Amino acid sequence: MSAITVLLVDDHLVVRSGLRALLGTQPDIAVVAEAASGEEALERLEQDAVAVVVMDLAMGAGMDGIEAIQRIRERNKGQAILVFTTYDSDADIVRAVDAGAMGYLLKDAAPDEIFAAIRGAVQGKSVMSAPVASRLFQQLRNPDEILTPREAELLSLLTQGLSNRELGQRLFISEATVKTHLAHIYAKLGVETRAAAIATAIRREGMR
Amino acid sequence: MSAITVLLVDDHLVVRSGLRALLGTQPDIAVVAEAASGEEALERLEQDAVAVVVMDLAMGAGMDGIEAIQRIRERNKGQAILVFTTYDSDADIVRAVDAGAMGYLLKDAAPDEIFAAIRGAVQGKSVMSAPVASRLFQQLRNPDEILTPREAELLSLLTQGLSNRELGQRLFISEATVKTHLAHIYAKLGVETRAAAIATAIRREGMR
DNA sequence: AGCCGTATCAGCCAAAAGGCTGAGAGACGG
DNA sequence: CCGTCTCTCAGCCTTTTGGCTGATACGGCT
Repeated sequence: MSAITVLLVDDHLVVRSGLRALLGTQPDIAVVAEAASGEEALERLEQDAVAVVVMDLAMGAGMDGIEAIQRIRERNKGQAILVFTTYDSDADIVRAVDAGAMGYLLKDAAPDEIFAAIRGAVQGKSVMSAPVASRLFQQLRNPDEILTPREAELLSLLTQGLSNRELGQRLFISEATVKTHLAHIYAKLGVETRAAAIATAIRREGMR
Repeated sequence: MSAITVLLVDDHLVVRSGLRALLGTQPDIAVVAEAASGEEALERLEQDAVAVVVMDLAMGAGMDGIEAIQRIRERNKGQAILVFTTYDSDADIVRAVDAGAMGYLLKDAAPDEIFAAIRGAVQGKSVMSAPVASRLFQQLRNPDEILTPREAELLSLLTQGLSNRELGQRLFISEATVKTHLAHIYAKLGVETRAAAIATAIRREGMR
């Protein structure tokens, strides 16, 4: 039996080394390539195919992890991709899964969990860290709390600290409409003021 | 010549493995212990002394890195401690240096930079990643922009989304005083609204 | 055709936030 | 002792925000 080939994508050298060392303990898993950015990952995949791509989401400059996942899936629909990141923000999880990630692991996951996720990914199984899964579940269970595209757009600008007037100008809508959207956003986020909405959004939705 | 003994403190197994692998390439540096939390780090140091402690700041539950640094320095004033973390937020840097860190490295630092920092730390030299140093410099250059302790306390609560009234109740001061502090905070942060202040604080001051 | 979700807008009113000026009490260092 | 910093508070006025009610329009689904 041949080993499962893996491409590591992470802008931190130490994380790549650590993963490589960790995965090296498993005879059926072989790290055959590394990339420090989304762009580099695409190049590597052009050269040699791998069974699983293990990818960090936050990646300094350039293409972020989500975009990299989309690009990879555009070229190769069947490519198995595992997200391996520090954060478990709601938005990141949803976007990553949406983009085509097969699994979502946190960097403090146990080694066995990581091995299992890689082995599962090649078989098309979806593996999630427990806290990640529970967040996803919550999203699905509460469709009322999912923001509409327009609301999400507004919230994103809101976290830049804009006033209602500025929001209206940016989005080419009246201030009245801005207030309507905000009221809906507050209700969905379970807050009562814009300050709390911003705090919640930045912390929980990963809008950095 | 005996090697420089190192204790790694990081809650992520992969990061510890990666650092261990990286440092293992240097004959004069020896990782002799690891810890996954601040508490564990203190225990390890009780057992065996090391030349340098390499510590992450963000550490899941329990004691955070800053607190761990303070505790270690309480017990052993001379202990060399290097911060090795993902973020370069102004507040973290100042607090870490204040707590007694000898150096501050980012996780995407080049290997040579990391080696140099460890060798420098045992000699009492202070080594910083370039972006970190420039931030520190900016802090020192603009004393007008440093928040007073009370202002920082208020800002921290502000980022929780509290109203002026709530802030007053929490801090046992009148709403008028809250407004005075806020005006000063806005001026120092260079913003005009509480929304922008929250956005700035969370993003730039690392108040997550 | 009828319903629902989404996006748009208006007007009214109360509450909150922000700008401005002024001021007293302690602490700390020169 | 004096100046400076910090923290505290007050009053006044304007702007912004938030709550409420109601309305129009478009697209998709049944």
